[in-house]
Amino acid sequence: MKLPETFYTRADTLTIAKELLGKILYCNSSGRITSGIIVETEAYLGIEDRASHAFGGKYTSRTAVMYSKGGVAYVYRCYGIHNLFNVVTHEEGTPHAVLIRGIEPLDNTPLMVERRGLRQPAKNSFIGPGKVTQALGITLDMTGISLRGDIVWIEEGSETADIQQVLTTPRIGVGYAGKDALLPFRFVLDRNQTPYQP
DNA sequence: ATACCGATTAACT
DNA sequence: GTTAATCGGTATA
Repeated sequence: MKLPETFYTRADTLTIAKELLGKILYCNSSGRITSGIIVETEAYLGIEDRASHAFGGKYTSRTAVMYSKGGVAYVYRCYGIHNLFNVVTHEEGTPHAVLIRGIEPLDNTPLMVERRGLRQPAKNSFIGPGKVTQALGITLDMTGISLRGDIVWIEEGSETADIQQVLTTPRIGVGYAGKDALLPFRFVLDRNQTPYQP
């Protein structure tokens, strides 16, 4: 079952980021469906968060989708190379989002391995936000689409993440955010894998 | 119109 | 540990 809209429209984005761990992210790219268990997320808290694209209320063609009602995708290109996938949260007008930083491949793993250009997958092969979108086939034109549609969606996993398994750390790659770079907004599901370390 | 840069990754030394 | 790759978004003029 796809997660209901009420999962995404809640105000507590940190809780949503934690609860997304263990859930299953699907993408249907040209009829080819792949999926993975979400194992790493980061929360971005909108206008008060120096690490957020919407900091200070910045509203541009790129960030407009962040102001949508929770439950849509925010996909943008980073470093000219990678697509990064976020889940928009909170009510309309509040630009919160959760970045999906790592998955454990589930459905159609061979296709994901092929898209990643791997001879043999390693345990870190799907840990990293650019790797996630490459493996699942998530593209820039998917930004703004509903997560209750048939292109990209999230379902409840068979297992619910135990709070004991969740590691909390500062976010990766946000040094430009000053003191906000130290906030403990990154969540990792410890499934006996080595967490991604930059 | 032009310049700058990044919520990264892989391939180096 | 260091660095090249690569381009859409954003700011500045």
